[in-house]
Amino acid sequence: MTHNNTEEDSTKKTSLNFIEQIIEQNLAEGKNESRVHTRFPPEPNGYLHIGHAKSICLNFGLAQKYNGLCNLRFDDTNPVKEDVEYVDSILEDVKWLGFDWEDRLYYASDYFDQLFDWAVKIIKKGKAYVDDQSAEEISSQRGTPSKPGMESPFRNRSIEENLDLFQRMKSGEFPSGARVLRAKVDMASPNMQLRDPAMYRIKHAHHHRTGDQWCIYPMYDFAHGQSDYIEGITNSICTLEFEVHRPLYDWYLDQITDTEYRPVQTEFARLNLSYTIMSKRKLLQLVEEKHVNGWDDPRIPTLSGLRRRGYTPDAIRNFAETIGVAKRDNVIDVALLEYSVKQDLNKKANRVMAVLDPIKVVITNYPEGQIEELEAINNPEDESAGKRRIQFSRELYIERSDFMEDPPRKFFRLTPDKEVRLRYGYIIKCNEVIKNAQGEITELHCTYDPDTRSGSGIVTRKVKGTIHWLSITHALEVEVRLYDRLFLNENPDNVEEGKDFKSNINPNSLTVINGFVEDSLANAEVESKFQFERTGYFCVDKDTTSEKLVFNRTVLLRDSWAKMIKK
RNA sequence: UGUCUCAUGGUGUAACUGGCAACACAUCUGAUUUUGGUUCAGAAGAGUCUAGGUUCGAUCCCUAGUGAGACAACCA
Repeated sequence: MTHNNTEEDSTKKTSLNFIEQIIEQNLAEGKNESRVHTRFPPEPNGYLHIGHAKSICLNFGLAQKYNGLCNLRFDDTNPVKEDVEYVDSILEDVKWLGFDWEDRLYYASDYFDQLFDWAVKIIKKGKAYVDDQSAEEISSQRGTPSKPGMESPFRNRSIEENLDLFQRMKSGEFPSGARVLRAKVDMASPNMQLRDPAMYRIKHAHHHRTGDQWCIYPMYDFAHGQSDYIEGITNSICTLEFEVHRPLYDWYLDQITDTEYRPVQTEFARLNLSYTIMSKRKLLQLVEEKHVNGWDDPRIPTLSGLRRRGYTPDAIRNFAETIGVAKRDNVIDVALLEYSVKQDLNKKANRVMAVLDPIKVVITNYPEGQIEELEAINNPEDESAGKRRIQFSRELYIERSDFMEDPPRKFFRLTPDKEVRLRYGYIIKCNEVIKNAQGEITELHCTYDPDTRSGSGIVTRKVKGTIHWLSITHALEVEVRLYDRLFLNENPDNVEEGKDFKSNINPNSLTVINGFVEDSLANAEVESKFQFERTGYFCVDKDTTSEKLVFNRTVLLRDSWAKMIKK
């Protein structure tokens, strides 16, 4: 496609996902005054996870793309499950991801008065009634998906009686659960959602925002569409499990309005990630049963966990962009998420040398007490990151895995009588392997070639391998937390009879070790990110104290050597 | 003997609304490299769930089947 078409180039014709197609069609038809107004509607009953990030990016992203607006609205209609702790964390996470709801922060609970009035309106139309039965009785009359339900004996109460009873429900005359207000739709509908769903239930519970003002609370279905309507939402985007609710969403709207403006509900497939779980309920279980250390444990896919793990907002937004939006069930390979961070951190994170599993090296021909400063590049992908100085001396640490006494073919690291380059330093040769009584290697005696210093301009010879190292006296001892996937199975819910997802928990998902880093990191700030050269990306954990730095391993670097020896 | 939704390489998403399938990840080669990183070049891998139909022509439209998912909280 190299011919003409400046027009096509300028319009940047990328393919649209199915929601964008719907929006563009609506726009073309002038529907809802050609506005695009979305919303992200979390219930404050848990922490946000990467699946929510998909929805956040979708909703805010669509608004941005089509010059519209996106609201943040808490769907707080169930006081017994909700809490301000969650509200706060959600606000923080959405902000952190990089989205701005400006002055449009709303709560469904702000609409309780309006919702109540609408309920009264529906009762007056004869389309809602108070049911005195218990939840069990109502449930027993509901039927099954393939068998119609039975009508409640209270279904045909007079409007006056319904009005009176509903008012008394509101004023607190009845105990929790004693009565419900039900929509009068169709007990024989093949769609279970339409079999006279509950609109209001009695809960004498303290609400995190309205306090004790109310003792009746609207159900999700009776609150969501109306909240959308109140806010002027044009596209109410939710996940697939609400598909069967759409007729009810529309039914309630039909009862309260006849305006031309209408919010439209569209469903997309939620995100699933291999080797992890996304269910709020299960996440809560992991936290409460202490299988992980809190909602921000770096092993779970909560946004606070990913943030602590070292993920960046950019990485997550790019990830959301890459996975796309569609209606079919999907399981995304975690490798794609990991690729997103690596791609982002490769450009942003400064390189640094760290030895996580040290073995001592003595450069026998290097003068005792001598210290040299070598120049190191902070980030080869970003010249503006500058350079730093690192100290070289007679006694060093190298990575234990960078030495082998009896190496396989193509092992380009240190071996007896062979040479490697110490990054930014000299070429060294191993002359002697010192072992303890158990036969474990405790020390390597090497010699260096003073003519091979990096940057000296003299290239006497090339060596195949370069390894990282640390001058022992200049190294900082730090704690390093190595994370592995939390679950052993690609699908954690895939378990034997009688067991649950927790039986798939990886017992080795966290390994805490002590390692060493350059002293240039002494004052590294919490959440700052680094690439430990040849190892992976790491970030400073909030558990860091003035005494000791703590690092989290975000992700390993691609390791083609590891791949090779696997075969 | 329910209703609704979905079905494209290993994974995910496309295919300008009918002109024989593209991109990303993963996999595998090779090159470059003072990170076995990055980057670059390349390869392999689907004939689009099945069977009919409409059409000159179907991933796309229609019908039937198959498979998967959702729905029976006073949860969202």
